[in-house]
Amino acid sequence: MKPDALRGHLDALLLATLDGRELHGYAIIEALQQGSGGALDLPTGTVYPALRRLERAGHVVSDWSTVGGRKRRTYKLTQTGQKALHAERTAWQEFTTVIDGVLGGDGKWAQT
Amino acid sequence: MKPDALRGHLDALLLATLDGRELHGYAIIEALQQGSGGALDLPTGTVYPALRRLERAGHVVSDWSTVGGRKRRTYKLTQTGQKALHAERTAWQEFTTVIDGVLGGDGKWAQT
DNA sequence: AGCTATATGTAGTGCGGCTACACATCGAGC
DNA sequence: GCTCGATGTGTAGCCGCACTACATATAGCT
Repeated sequence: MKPDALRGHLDALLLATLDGRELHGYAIIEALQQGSGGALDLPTGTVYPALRRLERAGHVVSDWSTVGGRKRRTYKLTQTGQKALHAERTAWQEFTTVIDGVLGGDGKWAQT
Repeated sequence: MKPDALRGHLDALLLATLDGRELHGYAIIEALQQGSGGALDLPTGTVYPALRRLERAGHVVSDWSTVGGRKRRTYKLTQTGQKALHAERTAWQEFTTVIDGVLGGDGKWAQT
């Protein structure tokens, strides 16, 4: 999948990944890899700034901890983040419905 | 729907709109409006440059005609365009499958 | 000592859709 | 005959945002 396709949907992915659990950035990347069956391999330069944006927006909060001598910044959703996630899910469904309709349902070829 | 969500999928929409018919730019915009139930209202500044890109890429060819004194540039798919459309449809399905999986299928949120 | 995995972060680039504007013709209304 | 809106095409410049590439640091293995 071409990487740029994520444009505009990254926040949704990150929020969804943090839904119901606390993860640090590195773990988020791995969770997305696994959750997507390896299709998503986001570079740190994409994820970390995005997380900071989400934090600035109040959608997540972060906590520093030290595990095995390495510092971790653990993120979790706020309530606004929960709402934002819900909104993103809705928007995503609308979006796919619209595009699916155009890509497949013009009526020309599916004349049935 | 936020406008930027289209990023990376505009070509697919345009190609799909031209699939099986010839349309000029203005008509493409209207076709997309109708085909999306009004959800898509692409500005000309988005569509025309995109069409030129597609033409430069060899995915469409254009023909000038004059209807009622007004000049129209009518576009239609080439064979490469057909292939590109097919590829775009495939990519779109992969894309939605991946995102759907992350957004909905974590298993965590279904606990409540 | 060097390499990899873990872990976070910044700087700069570049694509591409958007806003805003410009131009042209026709029909309708005044 | 002038303006205004609909039709129709097009360009210039902006800006968001993901990307590439790099910088930094520790732990553990060899």
